[in-house]
Amino acid sequence: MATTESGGRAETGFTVSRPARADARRNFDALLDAAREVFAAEGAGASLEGIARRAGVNIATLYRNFPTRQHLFEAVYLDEVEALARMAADLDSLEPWDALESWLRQFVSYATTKKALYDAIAHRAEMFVTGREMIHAAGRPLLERAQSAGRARADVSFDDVLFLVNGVSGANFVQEAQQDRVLAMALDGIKARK
Amino acid sequence: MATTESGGRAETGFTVSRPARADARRNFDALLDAAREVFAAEGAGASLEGIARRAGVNIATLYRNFPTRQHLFEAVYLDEVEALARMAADLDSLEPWDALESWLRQFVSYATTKKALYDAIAHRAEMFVTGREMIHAAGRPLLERAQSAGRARADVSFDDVLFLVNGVSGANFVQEAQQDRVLAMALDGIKARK
DNA sequence: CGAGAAACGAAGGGGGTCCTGCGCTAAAGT
DNA sequence: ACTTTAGCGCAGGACCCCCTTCGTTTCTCG
Repeated sequence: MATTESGGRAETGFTVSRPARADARRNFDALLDAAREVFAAEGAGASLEGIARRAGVNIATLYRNFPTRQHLFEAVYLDEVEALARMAADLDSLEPWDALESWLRQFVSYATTKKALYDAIAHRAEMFVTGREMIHAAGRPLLERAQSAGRARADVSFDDVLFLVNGVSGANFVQEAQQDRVLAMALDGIKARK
Repeated sequence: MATTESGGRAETGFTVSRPARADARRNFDALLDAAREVFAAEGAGASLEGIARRAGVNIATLYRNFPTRQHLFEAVYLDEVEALARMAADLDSLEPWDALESWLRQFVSYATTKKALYDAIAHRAEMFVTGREMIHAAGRPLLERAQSAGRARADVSFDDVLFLVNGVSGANFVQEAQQDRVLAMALDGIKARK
């Protein structure tokens, strides 16, 4: 239940550090878990009071740990974004297009379960600068490699691709199959035409 | 200022009819105009009180004319959707793919200035059943024609295409040029591969 | 085990939204 | 011109949210 108890979370200079006292640490983790769920369901604008309630903690405790909505948001999503970034590294062995495609697929499957991630990208939230940079750092090389190999169209930027693929995550599909079909179209649009 | 004074609005059996008394009619139109602007800017969840304020009318008057948010929403967007539907008819003369493409382009340019339209489609709002049907009735034939001509890929439904293209409208692009590039990718994804 | 400090929750101020009841105003119709 | 009545705004109840203050609880460490 508690967030994969890592010794301490990444140093971004922004994220708050995990508190030392036992009760405080318990609440901190409960808040992080609750926030993850609520942000995922309702998007980046979700009610902080709702998050505190779900964590079984007073709103004041939330504010004590995360002075602003941004702090909480980044604390929650940095893990996910890091995972996305790390994954990009494991893709070097694949053929250029396959690497790009599979990373983008992962990206969508992340973003659809996490409406907040979609929001952050779609609305260019400043709250998300750190995460945005990490995603760029991870994904752009993949696109550029595919472009150099002539597999991805050369006239688009990584941002363009990200927007297109992120758009696919915005709708709430009824069947999984539909999302696959739509994503397939998007990917075809990114591919270089023969 | 008043909404293109049509004799009476379309009969959907849902939209409220324009009131008979002069003052009432004035307020009705002001509300519709305000709603159009506010929905466009803030999306389908915009504050009704804000709309009433902008119309220079009391919130009670809004409720008197439009008992629910849905009533107001449909009253506002039916016109737009009708325009989109009408346009599809004028496209018969074009080559199958060109007809589809230009309709989809129009669709995007509508949806981007009207966040509420995007919302309605992305979230499958039940509030939007009528409009949704009209859009389908207008656009599906265009897709099917392009598919029959072998110009659009055959393995997708109209819904799929709509979601993909609508996704492009979701992000708020900083430059117009970027939106063009992203839309171009989406359209390429819809085209049949040679 | 017993301070002292750290963290907690209750509560409340300020603001916003949705929606309704009610007495008054001003348009319609004779 | 005068009555009728449709339509109006005011004001307020019932929520919900953001954020802060403050007295109390509970952990930690000597």
